[in-house]
Amino acid sequence: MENKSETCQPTCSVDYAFRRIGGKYKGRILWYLHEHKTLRYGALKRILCDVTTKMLTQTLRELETDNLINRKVYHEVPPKVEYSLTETGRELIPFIEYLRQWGDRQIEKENKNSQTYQL
Amino acid sequence: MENKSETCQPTCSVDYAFRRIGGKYKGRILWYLHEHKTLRYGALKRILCDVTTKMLTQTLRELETDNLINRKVYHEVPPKVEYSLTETGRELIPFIEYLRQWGDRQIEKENKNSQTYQL
DNA sequence: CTGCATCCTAATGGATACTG
DNA sequence: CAGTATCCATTAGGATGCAG
Repeated sequence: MENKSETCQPTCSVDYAFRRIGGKYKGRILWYLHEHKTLRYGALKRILCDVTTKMLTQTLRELETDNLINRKVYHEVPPKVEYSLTETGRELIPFIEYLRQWGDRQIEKENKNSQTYQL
Repeated sequence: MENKSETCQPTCSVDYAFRRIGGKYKGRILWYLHEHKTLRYGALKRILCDVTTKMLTQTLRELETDNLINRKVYHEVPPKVEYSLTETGRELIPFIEYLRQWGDRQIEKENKNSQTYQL
């Protein structure tokens, strides 16, 4: 009884997953790539709007290394690079969608409350 | 066409949600509280095993402020404090469960690959 | 257009000692 | 037992300039 292994759990798949989609922009990037199917570097930068080139590049590289997004380079002048979700990346979409809806509800709640207090 | 609003999206519910469950321990804490229904401070510390009292307390306070967990104090000696999920916190469980399974699959994949290479 | 390099600040997290 | 308080290390993130 009461024996649901209350012991140290160093390797945890929850932790593993959160490390892969944590950070300031990863969730949004995955979501926008899902909405638009494919996005160029500059387009992503415009949508995220508060991101620097350094952070965007760094984040995209991490997502690529973790095999969540594809990077397709067109060897043209000027250069053109398109990003899209991999199959593994697409597997995360249902959960991000779920999370997005939850976030929406919370934001609505907060707005209602502040309106109440303002009366 | 191609007009899925490729414009700046400053307030994003995906971003909102990630800020609430981001951080090194929040996901795991919510998950363990779901598994055990209720956990005392010391029990949480043992399960997380690599957390300091400072981080644990700080994280629990944030989750409490965001109304994701309950904190119940028993005024005894020695003191006893129990943590549990709120209704809002429970709403996050299906999605953490999804993420956990996804993480499991990825970890398995990685193991298979490294075994292949070791042959 | 799509970055990379450098330098810097802010935020996060950790070690340790102490307390009601 | 369940924390606080203090100080320190690490990392995440940002500003700016330059380049293929």
